[in-house]
Amino acid sequence: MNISISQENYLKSILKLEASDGVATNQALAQNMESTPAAVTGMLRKLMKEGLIEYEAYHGARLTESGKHHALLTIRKHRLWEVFLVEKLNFPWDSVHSLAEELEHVGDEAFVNRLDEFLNHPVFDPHGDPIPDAKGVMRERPNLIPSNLAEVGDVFVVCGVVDSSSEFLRHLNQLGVKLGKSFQVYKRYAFDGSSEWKGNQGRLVTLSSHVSEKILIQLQS
Amino acid sequence: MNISISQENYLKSILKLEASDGVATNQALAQNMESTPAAVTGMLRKLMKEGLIEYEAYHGARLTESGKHHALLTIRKHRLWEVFLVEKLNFPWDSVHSLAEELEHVGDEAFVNRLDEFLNHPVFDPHGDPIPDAKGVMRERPNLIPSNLAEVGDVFVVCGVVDSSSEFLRHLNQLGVKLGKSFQVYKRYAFDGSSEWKGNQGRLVTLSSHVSEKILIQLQS
DNA sequence: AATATTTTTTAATCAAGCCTAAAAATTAAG
DNA sequence: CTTAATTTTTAGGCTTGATTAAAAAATATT
Repeated sequence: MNISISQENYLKSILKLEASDGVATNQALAQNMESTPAAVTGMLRKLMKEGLIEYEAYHGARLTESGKHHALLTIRKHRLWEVFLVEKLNFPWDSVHSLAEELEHVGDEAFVNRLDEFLNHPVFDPHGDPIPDAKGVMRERPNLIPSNLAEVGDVFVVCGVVDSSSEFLRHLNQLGVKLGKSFQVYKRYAFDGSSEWKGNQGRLVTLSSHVSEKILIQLQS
Repeated sequence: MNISISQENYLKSILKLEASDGVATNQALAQNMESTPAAVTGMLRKLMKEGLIEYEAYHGARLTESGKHHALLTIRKHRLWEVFLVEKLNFPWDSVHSLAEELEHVGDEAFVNRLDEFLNHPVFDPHGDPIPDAKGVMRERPNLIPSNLAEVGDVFVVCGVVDSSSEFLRHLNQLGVKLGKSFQVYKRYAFDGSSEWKGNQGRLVTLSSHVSEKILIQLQS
């Protein structure tokens, strides 16, 4: 039962949509895969025949245990490669996604586990997303909230992002916002929801609400 | 001008055949690619149209400068990945070829150059084969000879192999023969060409002529 | 319940790469 | 120079994954 690259990408997309919209329509999936509904139909049939999804027309697709396992292992590979690219090859965090997208389809489990060991079993990828363990179990990230929910005076650590697109990450680079850095909310402007943060050196950072909504933080006690 | 995985593999095969048989027939190429002459015809046309080879029926194919460059960069990737797999992920040298074969088709030049830097610009891969530099220039290996040409009493260092198949390498593992290790020729049996080597700790190793022919060595003055 | 809207499927095509088997072309040998 | 052997090409198909456009089915709305 060999899974093709295309099939792996479908499984990943289905997993993603299951997490957000509950159940996906073929159209939503087509959009996510940058493909067409007609193409999706054929692929879903194939995935069903291989026991990777359950599928009923007009009622969306759900991953089976096996399908979920494969999807999570693919995500594991992806995120481990991102760690490798950023930590070992010194790529900036905004430029590793597409490379990891290629690398995630290479090699078998033994290989990935050696990579994991080489990287010292990292738990989060460079965007703060949790890395599933060797058995394909997604680690839970503890109580992160979008930064726009923090109130004036709150101190917090940046732990993740909701949007991992290069554009967004590059914007954060410019602001000097990165994972692990801590800030205090300094001001909030009611009229547009934008906020100002004070960094460690007292430097002020201004963020629009669109940006702060996509930054995940952990409040300090 | 994007080159597909299949095309890259054809270029590699053509380069290899150019080095040995001079000019390759489609049939030789088909054999090398584990494919058929009919499949080769179509691909050679495509490669010619893209300026990667010169090709005339019944007279074989030659790489153009561009084609040679691409082939050498693919080999560079392959060998760098082999170094990574052996040195960083601790894979045995007899098991990295097929994985590297997959990895060699991933990523762009910037990526490979970062990998090269991370590995400290290695010059030889785990089988002793030279790694082309960033410009696609193959480094020359100095005066290596097959070990069966060494005479009784000669001291030498193992520097490479002609056959990188898992079976052969595993055989060398069993004999305790690896790159960098030095031996002295202890005996040679004229009737079948087999030889005995004495290792550093005085241990004796017996090699058939078929094996010693495939081991490349450098004589110690 | 009937109609309108959305969603999915079918049908016909395309493209890359590969296959087999038969035909054509070229080279080599007598 | 004619035949034999080799090599290459053509022809017809297969597979995977995609496409568009039209038809069919299900859901929603009135």
